[in-house]
Amino acid sequence: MKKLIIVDISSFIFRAFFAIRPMTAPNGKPVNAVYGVLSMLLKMLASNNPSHIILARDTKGGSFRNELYDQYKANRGEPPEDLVPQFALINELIEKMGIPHKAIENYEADDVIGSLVVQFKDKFNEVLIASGDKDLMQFIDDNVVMVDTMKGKRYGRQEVFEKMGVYPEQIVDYLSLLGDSSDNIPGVKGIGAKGAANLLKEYATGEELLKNIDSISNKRAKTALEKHHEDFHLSKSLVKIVTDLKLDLSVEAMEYKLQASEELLNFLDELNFKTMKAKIGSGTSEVNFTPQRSFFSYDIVATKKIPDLLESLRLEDNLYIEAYLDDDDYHSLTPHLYGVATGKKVYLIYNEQLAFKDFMKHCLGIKDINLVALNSKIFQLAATEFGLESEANCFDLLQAHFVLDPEKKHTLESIAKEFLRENLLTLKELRKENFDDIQSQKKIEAEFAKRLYCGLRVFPWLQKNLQKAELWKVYNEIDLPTQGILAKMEAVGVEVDKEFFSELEDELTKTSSEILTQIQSVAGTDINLKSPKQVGVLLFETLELPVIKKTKTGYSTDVSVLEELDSMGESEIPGLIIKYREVEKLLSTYVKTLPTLVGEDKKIHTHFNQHVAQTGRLSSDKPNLQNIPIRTENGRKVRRGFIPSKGTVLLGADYSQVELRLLAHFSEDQTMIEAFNNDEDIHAQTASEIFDIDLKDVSKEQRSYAKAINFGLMYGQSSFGLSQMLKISRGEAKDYITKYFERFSSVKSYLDSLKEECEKTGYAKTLFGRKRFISDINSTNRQMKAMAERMAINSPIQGTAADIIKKAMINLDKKMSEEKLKSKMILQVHDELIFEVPENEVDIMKSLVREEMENVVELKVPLRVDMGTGPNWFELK
DNA sequence: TGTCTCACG
DNA sequence: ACGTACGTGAGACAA
Repeated sequence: MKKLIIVDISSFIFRAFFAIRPMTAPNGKPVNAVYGVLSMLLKMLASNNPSHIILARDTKGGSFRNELYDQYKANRGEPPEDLVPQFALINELIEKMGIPHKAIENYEADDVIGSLVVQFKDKFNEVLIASGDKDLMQFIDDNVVMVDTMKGKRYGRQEVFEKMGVYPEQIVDYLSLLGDSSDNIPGVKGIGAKGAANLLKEYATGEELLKNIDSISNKRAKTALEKHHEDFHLSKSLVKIVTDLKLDLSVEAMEYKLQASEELLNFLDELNFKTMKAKIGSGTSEVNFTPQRSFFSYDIVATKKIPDLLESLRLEDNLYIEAYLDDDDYHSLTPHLYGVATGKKVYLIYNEQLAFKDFMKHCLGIKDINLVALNSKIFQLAATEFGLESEANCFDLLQAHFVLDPEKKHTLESIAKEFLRENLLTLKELRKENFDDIQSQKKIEAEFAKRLYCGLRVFPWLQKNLQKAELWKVYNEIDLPTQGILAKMEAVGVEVDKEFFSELEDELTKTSSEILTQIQSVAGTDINLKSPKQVGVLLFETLELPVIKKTKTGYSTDVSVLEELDSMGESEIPGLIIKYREVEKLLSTYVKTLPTLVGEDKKIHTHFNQHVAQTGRLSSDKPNLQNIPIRTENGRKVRRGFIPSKGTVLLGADYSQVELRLLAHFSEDQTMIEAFNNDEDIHAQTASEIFDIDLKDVSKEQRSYAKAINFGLMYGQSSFGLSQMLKISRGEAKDYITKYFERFSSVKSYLDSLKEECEKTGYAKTLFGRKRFISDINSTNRQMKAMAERMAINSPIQGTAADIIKKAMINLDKKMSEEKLKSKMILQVHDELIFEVPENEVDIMKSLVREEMENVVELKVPLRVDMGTGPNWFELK
């Protein structure tokens, strides 16, 4: 639905000036008209929701009408003194809002508006003229309406007749008879509003009226016309609006969506428009909307019509496809219902009429079409299913929306609200309905069709905004191709040894109950150790141990507390609880749960999300395979349960110290760069620097301190945090940090520059341009500000590491298919990749993986990869 | 549903 | 005076 709104900005300005009480900017300049215009524009955008907009402006020098008639608008004095300086500000505002505008020398805004309407109305479903000028009513027809935003009125043909007594096509003659005192248009003296309307009821035009002047029954009107017919002609030439101006405009040039650009927000700051800034900045300038009902049509496709539909889809430019799934698991491509939105219509298809997979196969074969989905993984999954490559261009709405601003909520509902101001039912709500009841079924169909309709319309906005924000490359070259690879990884899955897990379960269950008996024999009471509340009571009330830390709701009983209690030696219990917790965690989260997720194929298929982690990292869920235990001996055993499928081995490849290497690269710290270039132990090297000793004299403890500092500083850790971590005094911790920054001064200045950069731009940026907006960076709340600063420091590092491994995955995937290898990438855990490799491909894969991972980007330090192969995830050597 | 705890990088 | 290290997902409890 294309909707153009043409704004008579001059009338906005004057009305705003008189309607808004005087107000001044911090520099003392009057700004009430600026405020009023902004508020009127926002309200207008909100209540009319146009897809296109253009402001028509007057030019300075007056128009050709002044030459026709020297009295034209002569009664208009100079604009008020307080308004004059605001014109320039309003122009600036319009520029910063990025609203297209047009003025043409020697013509008035009305002529520009008339030309716009006449020349463009066929290209839009609806054209709105935002003005209070009666003259412009002449253009109203079925698709053109006039809106008076101030009064909240809409004028169509009928409303014009009700107000003026004539229809739009007679407005020119009507005004020419009547005159207009505000523009100093004479009209025919002696004829008033009623008279003019009555005359035009009998005679269609003024000319006809004059031709038949003798037969006019009304005596007064007759004499008036005889006497002043010259004035009628003059008036008509003044009232008549020019419609054939050369506008030099395209439909695209008038496309518009309000953006909270930095420029705009800064400008609003200068004017001290705080609430306006907040509204625009938070994207809630739409809160006052009365949502517009939008109309579209949808068909539930009959089986016999399917071949025709498939054929017709070939002619489309863009298709939005969505499957109506019972849950969010897109792995199965067999929904009960699915649909496709085209530029003209939405089609709903039941799977029994045409299998979704086959539908997808057809669509993937269309050349040069844009296939849009919420989650583009469905395209890759279908392509893999049929062993083909997509001929179409795929687009991922959710991922695009994520790249634009990771912090937002990424659902079709929120995107439709943001860009179209459409309110969609959430899928969760919709799923409460079922197909058994005809009423409910109709509701599902209607609502689902609306989703599809929104999905398609939102696509060009996302595409355009990615380009505008210079995020297209990140989206198109990193995240979109990664989606395809993740789909494949998820589909392949990872094989699980159920028997192993069942044995491990027995072993751990035994251990757990032993510990439980032990604790109960000491504690003497029946207690649920899984309840932090009960554990708290036991430790701090029954046993009267000292309270170390508190939580919002009571005593803290986390490991650090238990360890401290344990080291005091007062009681066995804290140590036993630590052990019990560890075993129970392993049992409940991994050992008992994972086997239940294994399917017929003996495999687990996780979901890798790219639109969750704010830094651009992947996340994994249902189940999470990125947090399989490794740090403790017992926990690590879980990894034995992950095995390669028959005839293959597992290959693991992990980046060594990527984040620290990135810190060295970004900060250009010579000491660090050298250490990495010489392949030295970076933590030992750091220790030798801060403790001022020879590298060979660094003790184990000193190295671990240095390691903690290295990591902590990438997160912006304080001396307090470090002291907690290392169980040393705050003073000591502070000394270490001071010493560190003395020795690595460029790291200090780099970290400071990250904060400054973020304060200026409002976002943190990775090496490849991925942005993370951090709104609290300029917060006056110290806590929030501190938190924001830590994000500003960490995000570029963590985010760049995430970009790097994604790029490596893309390059590797390409190489692997070029070389026609049977090996498969199956897991990614932030800095490591796991593959399933046939025995005979181990050597080639090892060299290929190293090559692609280490050379994915050239930094000031080398990237290093450690690799190992083995019969399960535990033993990768 | 929110809170606590803990698994991973 | 206040809180104190970034980024995740999941299970269990308690209300």
